[in-house]
Amino acid sequence: MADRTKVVSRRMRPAKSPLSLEVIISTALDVLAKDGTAGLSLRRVATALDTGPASLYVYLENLDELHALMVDQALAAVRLPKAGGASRRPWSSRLKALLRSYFSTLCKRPGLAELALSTIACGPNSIRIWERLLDLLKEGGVDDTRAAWGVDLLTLYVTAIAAEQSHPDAKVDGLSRVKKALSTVSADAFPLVFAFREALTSGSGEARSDWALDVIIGGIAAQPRTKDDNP
Amino acid sequence: MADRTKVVSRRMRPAKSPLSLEVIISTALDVLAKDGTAGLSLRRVATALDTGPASLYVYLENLDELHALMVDQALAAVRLPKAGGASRRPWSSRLKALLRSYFSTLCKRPGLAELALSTIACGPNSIRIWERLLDLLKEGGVDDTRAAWGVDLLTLYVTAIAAEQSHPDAKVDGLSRVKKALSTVSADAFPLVFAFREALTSGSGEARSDWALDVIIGGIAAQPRTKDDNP
DNA sequence: ACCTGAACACCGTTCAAGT
DNA sequence: ACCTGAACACCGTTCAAGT
Repeated sequence: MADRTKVVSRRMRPAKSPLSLEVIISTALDVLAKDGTAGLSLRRVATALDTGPASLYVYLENLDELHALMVDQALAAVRLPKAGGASRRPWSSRLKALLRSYFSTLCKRPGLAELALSTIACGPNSIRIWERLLDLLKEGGVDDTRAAWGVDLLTLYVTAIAAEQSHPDAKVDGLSRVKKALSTVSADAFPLVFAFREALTSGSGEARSDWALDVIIGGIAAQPRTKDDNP
Repeated sequence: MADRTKVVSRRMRPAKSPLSLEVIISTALDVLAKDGTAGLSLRRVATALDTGPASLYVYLENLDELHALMVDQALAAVRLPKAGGASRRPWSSRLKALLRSYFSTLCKRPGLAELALSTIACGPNSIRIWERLLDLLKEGGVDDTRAAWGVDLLTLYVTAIAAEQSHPDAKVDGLSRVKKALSTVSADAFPLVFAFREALTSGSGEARSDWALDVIIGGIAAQPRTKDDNP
């Protein structure tokens, strides 16, 4: 018979790391990677940490805060291009490179983009990215208000398209709901949608996102200057 | 004493309307209006209809489908401008008018924009809107692939900004989380974010959305034609 | 201070049974 | 065919109690 008086608490065992905000966040990201958005819950994270759900409330206010922290943690992987005039590449191509990295970071972990869309990320990593975006837009001669709004427009759009891309979308019979709906459109009622039914769902996320970035960046750059024109 | 043998089932009472997809959707929209996104659940909708949650599954596959139906129902209110060359207004201003109506429709009911962002709306009302958007973009000389992608870009962006605008955002002490985060940014570490901290959250949703539509529409229109250039 | 079990007030969905 | 109560397997959050 095993000596049951010698059994020690699981908490004491060497492999058991102590709780901290860091391990909670990285465990949550693991849970997200394994179980997807639908499977991500405080209780699952707690279970993965071998504790009860109440323990996490020492470190977190609520689930929303965990979501925001997860997104910010993930955004640490976004690569920032050289700032200032140090580079020979034009500002717009460095801007695109940054946003492409932003996009692929959100796409790397399934469910992350959805998360980013539902919370407002404003942690240190977000702010680091905003700083560089402002820098690049200013280098492009964009005036202050437009630059600020441009940061919002660009990050919002990249996040939204990443989320759309990685959406589970309740695949029915292997077809997405959109394709299903498009396949039943009548040519009489909606001739253009019918004619464009292929184009509406064509193209990879990357190609579409790249095109959209060109559109938005081009559009921002073409905006008339409000202040610093000739007097 | 009341004669309890005379009591009839509640179902029999005249005021009780029979279940149908229509009443379920409109009741769900009522629940959304009253209780917000967080309070919207199948069970609440069922309770509002004076029935059990299981009853709804006769009409719905799942909650996601209800969300999609709610969004499509709400999009019926989007006003479409005149098609073709019938109008004297330029195509871009009619396009903007449509998207402004789209934006304000999503903003009218709190929580609706959030819903629209989390489901892929592709019901009859969405398709009706796509048709007109394609029409307007073609009138603007936008080539086919760009027009199709443009529909996606424009609707996605309008939805995203409406959702951002109407986000509850866990107001802390009356300040939004973003403003809170911005107020603690150090001028040394992030000089531009610090300098732009007002501009980053300034402007009404309408003003920002209007500007963004100008940027996007201008950007799409400025795109080089791929096919119908000189040979 | 940190951690926890148990409880509270909810969820979406299924299923067997009723009409 | 339409509707339902009850159950199943979950949720986020709180709280009193432990260390």
